[in-house]
Order: sequence, then C-alpha cells, then structure tokens
Amino acid sequence: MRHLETFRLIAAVARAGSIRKAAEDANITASALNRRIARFEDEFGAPIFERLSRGVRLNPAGELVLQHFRAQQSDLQRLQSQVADLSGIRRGHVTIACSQALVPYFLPRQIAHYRRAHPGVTFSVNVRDREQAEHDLASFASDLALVFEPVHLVDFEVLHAVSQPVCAVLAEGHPLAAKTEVRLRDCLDHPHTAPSAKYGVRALLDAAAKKTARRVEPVVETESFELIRHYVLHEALVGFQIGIGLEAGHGTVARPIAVRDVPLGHLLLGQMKGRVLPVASRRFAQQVAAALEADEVQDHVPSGL
Amino acid sequence: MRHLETFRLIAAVARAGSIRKAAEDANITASALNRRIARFEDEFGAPIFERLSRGVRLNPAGELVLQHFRAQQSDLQRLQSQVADLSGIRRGHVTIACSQALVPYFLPRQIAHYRRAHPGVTFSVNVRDREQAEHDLASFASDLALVFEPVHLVDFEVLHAVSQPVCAVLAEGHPLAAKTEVRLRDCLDHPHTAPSAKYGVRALLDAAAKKTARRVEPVVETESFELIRHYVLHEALVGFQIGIGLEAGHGTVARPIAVRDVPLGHLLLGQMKGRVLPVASRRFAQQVAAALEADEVQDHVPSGL
DNA sequence: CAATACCGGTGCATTTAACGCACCGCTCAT
DNA sequence: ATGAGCGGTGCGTTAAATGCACCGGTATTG
Repeated sequence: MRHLETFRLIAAVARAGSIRKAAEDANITASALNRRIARFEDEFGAPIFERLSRGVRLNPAGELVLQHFRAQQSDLQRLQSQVADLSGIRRGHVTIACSQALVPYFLPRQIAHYRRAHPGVTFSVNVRDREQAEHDLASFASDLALVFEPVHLVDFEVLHAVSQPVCAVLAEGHPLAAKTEVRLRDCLDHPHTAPSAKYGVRALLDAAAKKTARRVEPVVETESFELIRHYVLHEALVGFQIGIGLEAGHGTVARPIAVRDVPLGHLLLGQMKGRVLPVASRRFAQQVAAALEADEVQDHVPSGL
Repeated sequence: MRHLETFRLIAAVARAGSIRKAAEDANITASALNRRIARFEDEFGAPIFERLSRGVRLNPAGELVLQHFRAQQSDLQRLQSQVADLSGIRRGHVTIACSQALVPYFLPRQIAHYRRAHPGVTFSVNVRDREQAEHDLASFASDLALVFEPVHLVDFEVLHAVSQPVCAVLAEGHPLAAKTEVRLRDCLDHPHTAPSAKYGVRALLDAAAKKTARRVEPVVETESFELIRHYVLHEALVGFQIGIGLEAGHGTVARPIAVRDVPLGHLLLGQMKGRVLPVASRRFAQQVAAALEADEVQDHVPSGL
C-alpha cells in the first residue's frame, strides 16, 4: 500500500539508527529520506526522532507513531484478508510465534491440514522463547503465539490452553523405558540432558527438583530441543521435553514423568490482547485449538507412543 | 496528514454518490479522482465501488475500507493529542453528541470549566437524538455521547450513568408549582406539552401513562426542548423534561414527578465500544462523570430549585 | 424514438511534488 | 589535528499526479 511508505521508512530509520544507513537499505538517497522525515514531523506537529551526533533515535512520540503504524498495518492486512474471504477464496498470511517443541510434528501437520483446505493462505513460523513470543505479539510481528508456560501474560490474550506433562526422552534400549511412567528421582539419578533455564520445561524441572534431595545437573545443557532428541541416541542419557514435541519411531521413546513429581505445564495459544485478527489467523487458531483439545481429551501422553 | 488523502477522497465519493460530483467538491478533475480510485482498488486488490449507470456506490468491501479509514483517522488524532499532552500543554479536540437537555446549562458549564484549565482544547457539540448519538460514535463522528435513555446499546460503552427524574416544567404561578413533588395524573389532567416520540422523556411518559386511565395528549408536541421551556411562560401548560436541562430564575420552575408514577430515567455518558479515546476526550469524560456524580449524590432534583 | 444530460473511463500534454547530487557544518574517535 | 560519519540544504532532474479533451454507454425527457 502506497500510503504507508513513509511509515515503512520511519521504521527502517528506527531500526538502522541512522538516516543514511536506512536510506542505503531502502535504495534511496539520504537527502530524500531526510526530507520525508522532516515533512512528516512537520505535518505531524512534533519531532519523532532525537538527533544525536552519531545518528538518530526515536523519541517517545516516535515510539507511539511506530506503534500506530504497526497497528494500522495489521488492521489493513486483516481488512484485506476479510475482503478476500468474502469473495469466496480465502487468502491471507498467518504469522505464528511458537516454542521449539511445536516445530517438528504438531505445527507442520496443522499447517499442512489448513493449507489443504485453503491453499491461498501462507504462513510464517517463528521459533521464539516464551518471553520473546509475547513481545512478538505486542509489536505485531506475529498474529498468534503457541508457547509453553509463558511468563508475563500482559498483552497476552489466551485463546486456548491445554495441560502437558513433562516427558523423559529415552533411547529405546534405556532401562527407564521399561516403565510406562517414570519418577523424577529416577531420571535425575541417571545422567541427563536438559534445556537451558529460559525454557518452561527446565523451569518446571528446577522447581520440582527443589522439593527433592536431587538437583538438575545436565551433562549436556542446550537451547536446542532437537539436539536433546537426537543426543539420547548417542549416549544413554535422559532427555526432557513436553509430549507434543515427541513421537515414537525414531529410535527414541517418551515416558511421562509422574504428575506427583513434576506438575503439568500449560501450553497456551494466544494473541495480542484486544487485537482483531485477520480471518485466516482466526480460523487457523480455531483449528489449532480444536486439535489441542482433541489431543488432550484423548490422553495426556502424546499420540503414537 | 498527507497519506490519508486518498481515503478522504474515497469518503467524499461515497458521500456524493458520483466521482464527478466528489471531484467538484474537492476541487480536482474527475479524471484525477477516477484514477486515484482505480489505483487504490488495484493496490488494495479488490474493487471498493459498484459502478452504476448514474454513478458509483460503495460495495461491502468499500464499507470496510471506509470504516478502516475512520478508525485510522481517529487513532491518529488520539496519538497527536497524546503527544501534545506529554509535551506539557494539553491540546486536542473533543467531539460530543448529546441530548438537547444538556445544551442549555450542563454542557456549557462543563466545557467552560474544562477550557479554563486547558485552553488548548477545542470542542464540537452535536445535538443528536438517542438513536443518532450511537451512530455518531460508531462512525467516529463523535468521541463521546451523553444521552438520556439510549435505545440500542451495541457499540455503546457506558462510562458513567446517573438516574434522572422526569420533571414537570411550570410557569411560576402555575397551581401545580405549589407542591414540591407532583403526580403524573395531575400533570396529564392539565393541558400539557411534550417532546415527540423519539425522545426518552416521552417514552417514559407514554409507558407510565399506559398504567393509568389517562393518556399523553400534548396540546403542543415538538422536537425542541427549548420551545417547551419557553412556551409554558405564554400559556398555562405543563411541560416535561429531565432535571439537568432545567434551572430556576427564568420565570419557570421544575417539579419532579413522583417516582412511583414515572420511573427514573438514565442519563448515560458513553463512548464507542473498544475505542481508545484521545487524552483530552478521556479527561473531559472523567470531569463530566464526576460532575454528574456530584449532582446525583446531592439530590435527584436539579440544583438551584 | 431521437435528443440530451450525466456518468465512468482513457490518451496525451502539463504541472507539481519527490528525488538525486553536491556540498555544508558539526561531532567524535583516532 | 584530521578524517570519517552524521544530519541538513540549494538546485537541477525525474517521475508521479493532474488537467483537458474526448469516447462509449445509459437513463431521462420532450
């Protein structure tokens, strides 16, 4: 949309921290960009950038302008998607911020299923930790967030919530794999690998371990859930992850940890508080909510185990 | 703001019903305007006007676009007012749709009081019946509405509510003026004048009269509350109006009608549901709410009687 | 039924607004 | 001291928006 060009440039300047750098990124000259900004500030009635010696920076008014721009852009996209929807063929773009656990199995299936019905809808999937996810929503960078144990919950409007047990991820031959449910103390007595502190699974484990004599002392600590899933194939370790990110048939098995040891965590689907989502995003959220519900009603243990 | 020009023109075309007429209003040629619209529809991805033989008309998509534009414009004004506010001097513009009863005494006082503290804030006061007032809010034509007994209440978010008794308006010498409270039957037994059916006072009177043997049969029926107030000075009639629109000292007195005869009506201060108001409007609404509260706590009878 | 008055749309010349280039003064790191 | 990087400005140039004349089509009217 042509009329938002100035806002796009303002955002670019804010990002680059200097008019010249932003101009280069946008393939225009610094003078043209400078004038655009000056003109906007004039029309707007107040400066939106602080002029520093080494560049520019948004002032509080500028922050508000940028937020207005993002809201406006989001609303326009919603509108376009809505118009496309009432013309019959559903079009649009869904942006979703999610925890790592959703990446391997759950989300690909959900997206493929949705796209089978609505091939005109495209997707962006951004892996974010639970703190970043909420920031993504607030800055309109994502329409939806699907995160495990979010932290802040201001700006986060819960659309659906399901409980998820923490599971032990084990190679098929591992001694603990014999049981259908494992105890936390047994896991911690074995060498184990766990996600780093900013992830919900680790937070639950740490909190639960405090009530026991044992501590979570990972042999391998990582930010990558994928590494955990694959590493247990190479060394007889106990990994940890929530059920939705796990599946049998890759040489590993998952065994839920007893709820009396580690409480159930919560997987939340949410959007920015108060925002009206485009049709496509709203419908996809409904589908995801239904899928989560179906999974949960069935069992707390991931399907296929 | 330059970037909203196209939207302004679209709104003008929608209003005029034809591109040529709108072009004339906007002092540009029809071809320029035609091209602007064609360009917008192209960028937007869908037509927003139906082409008729005698002009054009917004299609459903166009209605949505126009609504988007109004929301955007309102948000921009809020933003500007907010920025002006954080720069110290409060600026802004407050638009308020109100019932006639508020016009003579209440609103002038409130506005003057507010402007004494914030001279940079300007006002638009639009007299609207209770149905139009809500439409004004929904179309962003007014920030606030102060109406007696609104009808629909979708899109209307109540900010404050006070009860108001229906009063008899009498010339000072009128026999009923001797009492401090009057009965409905006494009023209807006298010749009387009343607002027409679309006003809340009349609706309350009609509903109350149904429970009696008498009927509301005005000698003079009018849409002007001002006429009622002045007419009772010329002929010994009983007028009706809510207390907030009345004041002693002009040769008339007001006497509340017994609550057991006519139930209290409700004067509601409201805004469009979900909308974030500019600073000035929000603060003015707070002031008005406080003033209404003070009046009500005191007494249900208007001050000065 | 023909004349007419309006309507939206289009090709082309013209005007206007945005842009690129060169250059200024300034600050700060080296 | 000096040079690199920054925001801002005057001026010629380019591209986008506009105005004008005109087309084809459709209701209205005499």
